Amino acid sequence: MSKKRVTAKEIARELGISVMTVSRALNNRPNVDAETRSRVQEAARRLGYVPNRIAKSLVLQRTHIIGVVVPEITHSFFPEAIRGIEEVASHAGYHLILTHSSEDADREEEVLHLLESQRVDGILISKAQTVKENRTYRQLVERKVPLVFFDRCVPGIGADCVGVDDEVGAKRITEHLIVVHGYRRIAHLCGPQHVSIGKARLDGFKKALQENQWPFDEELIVEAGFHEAGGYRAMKTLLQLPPERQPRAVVAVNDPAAFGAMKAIQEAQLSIPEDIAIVGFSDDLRAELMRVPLTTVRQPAYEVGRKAAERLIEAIEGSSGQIMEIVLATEQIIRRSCGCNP
Amino acid sequence: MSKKRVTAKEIARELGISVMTVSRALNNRPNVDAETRSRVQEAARRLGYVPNRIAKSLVLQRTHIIGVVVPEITHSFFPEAIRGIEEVASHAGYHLILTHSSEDADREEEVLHLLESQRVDGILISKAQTVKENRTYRQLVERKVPLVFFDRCVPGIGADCVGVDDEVGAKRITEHLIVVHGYRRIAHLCGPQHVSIGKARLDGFKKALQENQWPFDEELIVEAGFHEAGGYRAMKTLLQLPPERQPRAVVAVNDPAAFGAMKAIQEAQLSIPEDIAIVGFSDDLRAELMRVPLTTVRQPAYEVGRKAAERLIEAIEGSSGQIMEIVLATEQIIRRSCGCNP
DNA sequence: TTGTATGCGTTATCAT
DNA sequence: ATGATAACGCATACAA
Repeated sequence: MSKKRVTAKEIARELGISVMTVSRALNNRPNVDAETRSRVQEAARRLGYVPNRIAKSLVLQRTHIIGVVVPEITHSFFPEAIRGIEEVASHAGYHLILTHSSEDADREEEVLHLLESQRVDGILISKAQTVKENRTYRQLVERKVPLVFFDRCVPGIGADCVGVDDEVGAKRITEHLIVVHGYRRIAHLCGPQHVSIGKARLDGFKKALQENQWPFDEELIVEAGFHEAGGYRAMKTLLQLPPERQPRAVVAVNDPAAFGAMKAIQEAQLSIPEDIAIVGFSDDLRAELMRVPLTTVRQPAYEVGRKAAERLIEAIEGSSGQIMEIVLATEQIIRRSCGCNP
Repeated sequence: MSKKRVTAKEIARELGISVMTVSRALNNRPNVDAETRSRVQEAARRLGYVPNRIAKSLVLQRTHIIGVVVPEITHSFFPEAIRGIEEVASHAGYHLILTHSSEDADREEEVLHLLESQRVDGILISKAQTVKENRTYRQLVERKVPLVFFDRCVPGIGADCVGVDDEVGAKRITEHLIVVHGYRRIAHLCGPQHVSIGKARLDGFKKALQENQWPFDEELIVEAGFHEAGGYRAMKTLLQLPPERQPRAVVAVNDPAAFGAMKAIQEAQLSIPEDIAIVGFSDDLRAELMRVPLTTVRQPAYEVGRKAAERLIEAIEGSSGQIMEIVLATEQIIRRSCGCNP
């Protein structure tokens, strides 16, 4: 039925030569007669030959493919990071298999298995939210699959990691609320504590309070997850506190959570920043477009992608050696939601 | 150095049986002794066996992988569409290799070759903006690579296509400006005319004017491309016309172009919609957050992805037959930039 | 139920 | 410069 794909063997038969000569000619290897080479190339074009990378990978034990696992494609941070990854990868002759876990642990395990069985040369991963244990990552490391985490890291299992300085970023933005504005009761809508960035941002938040001898109140820490809906719910919870215990300012774990919280605040007929100030983290596309533009912390997503890919390729090509954790600096984007620029 | 990966052969040796029995046991084939099977499975787990899909694909001539080519990951339409694709694909037992062309013809050709040489079972593609000729697509079709276009289609080359009804969508939104608001001079910031959606939307725009016997003026059609910068430039051009020839309303080819145009309008100290009304196309995340919320046309991105994937899988699995073009309906999202909801 | 031979498409190796 | 053979890891077809 569907005519079979043309292989090197066909070309060889057509030209009355051996497959090896065809292979050599097509891969620009030395020791091929110039004329033979051009006859082979002509025939390959004429017959519509497309080399079979599968067979090639099988014998060479290399695919030149990097597997990438992201938890969410719609998350604005990730498309940026992916561009950085791709830039570096394609420059070094690698291609990408992009997969996503939808923030789901089972799905993540599934795609990791796929990538491993597909024999990708290495894996770049940003951990899904619901992953509670590191068995799968450990197995990969044991089997010597080059593995680099980015953004959401997993320390202590022998894999490299490239992230941003979440703790410092969270600490500084909190200090902005303390030092510049002097808000006393500050709440934190935090992320899941088993995800590195969730924990780091909470830590930064706490440190800011401590170092400034600022009042700390456990009831002002509410888990919100990374999405808008969670931020909305968490803020609602805070707004149910008696008036004198409500927060004067809020540090959200990321921008989507902040958006949800802003909605809750506005629904309560309160105004931002007069009644409650709020800051986010990540500088989402929408942050500056909000009715009250959101003060936030910008992460160098593109750079994170680049660095992670560079690290992975070093690991793949053997020039790595030392396990390392790379931390990139963040930048404060001051807008109006914190009380500045009235 | 790095211990070699464990293969079926190792398991066979370990257990003193043949590779075939191992293969059968692991793939849940019949004709394997229950006890043998469990011994094999235990050994596989113990040794950390991960089947080599590369070898498998080589012999089965099937990869169960679908290649996807998008022009832009950051384009909000595409992440949505990709989710639809993935949903259907993973449900049918396929995985995705995601690639992107960055709207560049050369890069697109490169990734198509990669996907073909990787022997993906089929390809889903949304054409890059700069592609001027269809040779590569034609070759794929000739070589019987199952191919389905989505969103940006290429008709007449024997490939399926799933898109939205761009022409009708553009016509209706233009008619909204004509019939509801009665704006006389209406401009169109158009897309590249060699890209299906660029042409279709311009056609819809023209039809709306024609059928309503509305004045048509060639100088009010300006090419803007699909990005914000192009929309900004195109609008600047229009604003340099003498006042009496300037447009009263603008139909932008998509939302990013509309955002750019809005910026140009506001920089000219004009107000939206009082001086110039504007509408977009795609319902970008940011559309409703703009200072003046943007009236636009929503495309069912998720559904487009789903349908395209369904079509492709039918083609791969042979139940296809007829080439077809599937067109999904759009929905008008009326906000304030057109002059409604004051 | 289990094993053997063979082939998928390519490249490395050793010959010629 | 070119060719023959084996190998990569697995599955199909057939034999035992």
